[in-house]
Amino acid sequence: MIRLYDTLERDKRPFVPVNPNRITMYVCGPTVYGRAHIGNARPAVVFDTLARLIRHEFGEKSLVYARNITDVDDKIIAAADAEGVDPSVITERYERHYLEDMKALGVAEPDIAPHATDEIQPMIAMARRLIELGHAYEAQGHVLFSVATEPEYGSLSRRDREAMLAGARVEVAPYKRDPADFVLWKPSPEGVIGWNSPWGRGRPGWHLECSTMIERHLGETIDIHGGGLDLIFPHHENERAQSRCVHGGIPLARYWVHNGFVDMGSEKMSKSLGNIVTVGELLEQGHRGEVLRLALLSAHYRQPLSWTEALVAQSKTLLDRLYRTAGDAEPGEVDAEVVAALDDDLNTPSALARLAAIDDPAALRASAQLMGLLSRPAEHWFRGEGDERVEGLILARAEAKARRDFATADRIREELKSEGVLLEDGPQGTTWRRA
RNA sequence: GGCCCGAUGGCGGAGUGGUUACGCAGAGGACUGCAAAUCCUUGCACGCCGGUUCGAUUCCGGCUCGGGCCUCCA
Repeated sequence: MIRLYDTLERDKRPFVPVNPNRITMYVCGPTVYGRAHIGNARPAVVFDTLARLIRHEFGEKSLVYARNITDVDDKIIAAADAEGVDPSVITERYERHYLEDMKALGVAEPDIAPHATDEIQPMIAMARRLIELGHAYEAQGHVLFSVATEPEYGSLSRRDREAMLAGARVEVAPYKRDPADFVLWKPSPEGVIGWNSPWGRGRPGWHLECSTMIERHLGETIDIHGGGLDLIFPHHENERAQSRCVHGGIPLARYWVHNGFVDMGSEKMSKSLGNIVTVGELLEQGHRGEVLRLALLSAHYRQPLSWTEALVAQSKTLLDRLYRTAGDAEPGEVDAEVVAALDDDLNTPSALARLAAIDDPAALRASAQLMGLLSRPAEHWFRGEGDERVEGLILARAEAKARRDFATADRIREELKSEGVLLEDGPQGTTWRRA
């Protein structure tokens, strides 16, 4: 029995899907205008792990997991203008990078990856329906959601009207009936990407994209809606308002699941603060994706995670140890305690602790794979591609050792060490691995 | 200012009303030509002040400190 912490109720409760044969999960994916940083990777890894757990508990085909690609957005437009290219050049480039980065982290592709630009007509239709139902209105080429028509507004983020207005730091657009109203559709001037609509040429607001894609691909009420903590307000609050109002007040999601941030020092990592480290950079530095994944799973998903060199190093050391234990064993039975830990609101640190205690190679491999770890044979993990020169030097060193010429033997070992190849003498002879 | 979260050993990080996981690093030992790996042993913590309780790190209140959201943000 999986238990999940639900942001709406601020409580952990048993996860009971509407239909156990078709469990639906939607996670807000990237806006593709730049390389993903390690903080962007956290939700992808966390919800990938949750997806693996759900499939383990309910069956391989029980889950429909959707993660969108936001490919219309003002930041994309700005990036395209800066390079003097069409926005599609930007979005295609960074979507490709995103998928490569996620693959390196062992994140399986979601079942559905809808693109906002493929869903413009349904978005227009949803905005129209909201107008017809009296929840939205047109003003100067914009379509705005009328917050006053949705009494539930604010309950996800626990904010009341007063609080939202008191904290407002942005200037209120004159065409808004209420300062809290948010945009469903906005006009695009000449030269800016746009689509024809009943309200003139324009483009959708961010929140409308997700509501529309969820309805089209997963249904009116989904089981799990995931994303980062920072999306609770305004993004998820707004999505929820739109969807509830279009669907006669039924819930958008039964469980709202939000991950904490990756911090740099004591601050949140974010592009606007400029303190980011991208997945691509980490990979180029020689850190393997699986190490990064383990690092991301080393704290509970709702806790902040401080990103440091030490964390990466420690994750590498532990992963090496797990690979040594697993060897080349095929996956066996999944360890019950690992499952129990993950069932408890995806307690990955606790599951990792249990993993470190398993000494049966087959059980370890199966249990680790449930978390997306230990995905390849140990042989491949430690050595990568074979290297005849290394084998030759090991042979030469063995001969030197046989004639007790330890100086030569040590010199060869040091030489290989300096290029990242570590030798280990055991009862069966010398083995080697890459650092 | 409003709302919300956190504070655990050298570091990372779970958890619990009463013998306080685990990982990394450290110390000692076994093994080894030396290393490495492995195994054994081992030291070190629950922000502060009250309260509840036989007993609190765990529950309650206050405080201090740190962080997040309130604007794009995973």
